[in-house]
Amino acid sequence: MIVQRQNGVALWRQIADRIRSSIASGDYDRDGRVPPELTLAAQFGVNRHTVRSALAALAEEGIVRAVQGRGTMIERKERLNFPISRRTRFTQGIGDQAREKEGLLLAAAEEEASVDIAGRLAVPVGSPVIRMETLRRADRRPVSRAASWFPAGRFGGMAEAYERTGSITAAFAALGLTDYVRAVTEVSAIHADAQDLADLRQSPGAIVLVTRAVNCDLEGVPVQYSVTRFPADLVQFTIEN
Amino acid sequence: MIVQRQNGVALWRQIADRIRSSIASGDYDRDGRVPPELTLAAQFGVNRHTVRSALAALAEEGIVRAVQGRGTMIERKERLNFPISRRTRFTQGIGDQAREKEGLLLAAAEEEASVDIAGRLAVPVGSPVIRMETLRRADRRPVSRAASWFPAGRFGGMAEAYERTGSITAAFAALGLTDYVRAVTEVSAIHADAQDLADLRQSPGAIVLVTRAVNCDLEGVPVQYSVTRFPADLVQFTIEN
DNA sequence: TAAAAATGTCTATTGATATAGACAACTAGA
DNA sequence: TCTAGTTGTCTATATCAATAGACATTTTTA
Repeated sequence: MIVQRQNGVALWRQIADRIRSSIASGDYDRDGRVPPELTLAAQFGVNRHTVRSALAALAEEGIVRAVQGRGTMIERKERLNFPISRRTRFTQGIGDQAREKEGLLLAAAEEEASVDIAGRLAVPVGSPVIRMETLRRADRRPVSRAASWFPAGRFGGMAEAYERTGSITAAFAALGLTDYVRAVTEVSAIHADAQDLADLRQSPGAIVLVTRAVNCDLEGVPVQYSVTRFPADLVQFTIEN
Repeated sequence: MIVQRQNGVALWRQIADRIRSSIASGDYDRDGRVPPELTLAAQFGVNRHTVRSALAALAEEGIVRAVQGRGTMIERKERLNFPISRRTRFTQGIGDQAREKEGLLLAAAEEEASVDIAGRLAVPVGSPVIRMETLRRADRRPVSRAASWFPAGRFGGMAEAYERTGSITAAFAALGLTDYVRAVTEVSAIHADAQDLADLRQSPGAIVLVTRAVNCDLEGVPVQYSVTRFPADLVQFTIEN
């Protein structure tokens, strides 16, 4: 196992990310604990103290818990899988991967469509759109932070409907749109920014997956454009065709 | 604009990533240069020397070039878009986004299918599979590093065919498979490791997008499983449904 | 009970990271 | 040609990151 030196990312941060990923992959499921510090130090080719810094960061995240004399126990391991398809539905997608699912409305406002938003929603630039900021949780852990735009003429009551139901699908249904399909999804990845840190409870330096998606009604008219951020250590996407 | 302190990622690295991303988004297209160092320092709330470290890293990557007295000029900006669909084809997907396209065979070997590989290809564990390591370039820049597995019985000559044609689609055709479809694609993101650094010419600390994909013939029988790594600063995916 | 194995804590040292300030060198425009 | 704006270079200082070693404390095992 190799870590990179002097590249602007501290060794303890790289090692913490690798161990977190190993835990998520189930590499340590056999004994439910991480290998001893000296073993990890040898594996990564670093000093034991550097490994300790990495484990301290993971303990801070609540992923491991060190017990003197025994070892460093795994407290939590999870990775959610999001199917992306023509019929992508967030709440259904999580399915039984989490017991408790929540959708919170953080903010809502009517604004004029920018060039970007207008293009995505196929409406004139400057026409009224509803902007909604939402946060989704699975088992109390934030799993996505989304900004969504809807044509205001057709979905003026979107914010209230979402707040009541906690689900986009249910809110659409309440406004008379019983079915819709995912037209396009763009996926990219960036480093977490300060906002992600707060909203997604991300560990600093972590990676965020970003999707830009357009949903359309069955006539192919765009009904929603959304930019959603997911913590990459917790989430992956599956595109089924 | 906010940068995070004491999170294991050096400020100059965060700032370099942000500026690279701004360049890719076209934020500085107006005058073809990055804002002055003192302006950037004020924007990010850091010392000018820290911004200089970030710009030096970008200059090392060949993205900007500083000229004393004039400013820091943008040398190169690019981002490739990969469509992912039922008919995903790598070489076609790039289309005219690059003038020059290459596919290199780095290594090939016959091996026994592991549990993971066997499951993906729907073959018995331990049955012979062809493993191929390939590197793809667009305009001389590495854009993906893939490990692919094929059932050995059906596609024994895959490595030779790929080496000859530089394309999976063409190699399949040469072996009698004229059409195939993408069954499933998983997308995740991790930090670049040392291998990525070398193979994808990635800047240290950068992000790598990872896809795990299965292609099937028209009867739905898996013909290829591949794990592909893309530099996230250069590549994004579009899922069209 | 003793030994082995594991984490916890302390000191010390070196190099990387970040800030601060001063001034030199170069470019472009008035 | 002068000046404002910009990058280049230098010194100095403080903190973070990483290594190294020693020893304490706790748990498990022989």
